[in-house]
Amino acid sequence: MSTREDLVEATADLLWERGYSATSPAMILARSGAGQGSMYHHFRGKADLARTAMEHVAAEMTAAVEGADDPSRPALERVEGFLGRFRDPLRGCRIGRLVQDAEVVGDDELRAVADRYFRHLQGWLTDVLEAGRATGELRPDADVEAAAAMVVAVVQGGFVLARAQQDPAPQQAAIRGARAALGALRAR
Amino acid sequence: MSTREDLVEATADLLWERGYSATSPAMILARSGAGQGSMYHHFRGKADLARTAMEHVAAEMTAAVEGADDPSRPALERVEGFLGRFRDPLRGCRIGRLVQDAEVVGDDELRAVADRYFRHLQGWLTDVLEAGRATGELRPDADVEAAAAMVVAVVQGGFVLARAQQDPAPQQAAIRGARAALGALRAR
DNA sequence: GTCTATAACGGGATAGAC
DNA sequence: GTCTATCCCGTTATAGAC
Repeated sequence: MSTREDLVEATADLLWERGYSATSPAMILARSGAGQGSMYHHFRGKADLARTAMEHVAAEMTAAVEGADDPSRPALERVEGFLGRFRDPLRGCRIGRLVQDAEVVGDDELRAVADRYFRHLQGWLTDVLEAGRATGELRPDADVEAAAAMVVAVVQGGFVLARAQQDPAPQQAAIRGARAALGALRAR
Repeated sequence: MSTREDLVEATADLLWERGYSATSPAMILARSGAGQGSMYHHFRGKADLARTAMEHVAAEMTAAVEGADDPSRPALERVEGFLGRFRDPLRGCRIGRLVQDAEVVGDDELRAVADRYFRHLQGWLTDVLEAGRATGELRPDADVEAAAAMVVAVVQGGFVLARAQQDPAPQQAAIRGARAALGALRAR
């Protein structure tokens, strides 16, 4: 792997573990094995490197979600497939974690990565539910955009609760609650 | 107001605006008007002051939620009252914001404040829903703990989406989705 | 109790040799 | 492209006068 890729990988890991503000260039260099100069040769600075790492991670996560999906299944099963994906509640979402960081939200380029990631995810879930409505699986009056936002928010909020309590249970409970709640959308 | 109270107020505001790591003692001093020495006279250091401010805020928020509640109303109305409370989506939750900060989660005393706050809130919502189940308003087989966790998670996750997109809409949509979903608990 | 001065440290970035 | 040495700044905490 190239030095450049080593730097991006090390940064992605550290952003997940420690967030943006708490990650220093020195830590990135130590973990990647690269020297001071290499980092400033390949990137303009910490923010540029972090943006690259965030884009890498967001693309990976989006591909994983959509790759595991089977569009021939019923819509509610596909959404439950998303809710049931393996997550590590105590570590948090690799993207969602970062948007509570003032430095990330204050930098338009960094925030834009998170913005695009969540917009895409919400749009994908909305499309899945909309397809279910079109086939008559879901009620014709179902508010699919609200349901999609609810699903993403439950996962993100579950991470918050799990981190606060240092316990995966609250995220699992929240997801269980969301799954039960989605039944309200089903046509009868 | 005493110097000590000025320090706590200024810290509470800064924690909300900037989070824990990004808030420096110097900022607290500038905003409160106190001098360097006063802070270290009243508190052992930054962490001690932040813990005091967090406890102050958590108590205030808990009192506001429970003070606005009317236990004589139906359970779903009471929960919807919580969901519909005024929030400032772009600023985030004054407690939930902080648990993505590695320094907060790494300090047992700071994390414990957030832990207690969310446990109390989930417990309160669980009790409200449990009361609704006891009166026959809700289905006898309703999973009230999961529903309570879902409600808190939707609000917290809504803050994450709103901050990522710099737009209150996704939190409002998620809350709308949760409200619609709670209908699934109603006895028919 | 409150103030100013300053210490000790680490963060982020640059310079310039190789 | 990569390295080491170095700079400047802000953060947290302490010292000691008032």
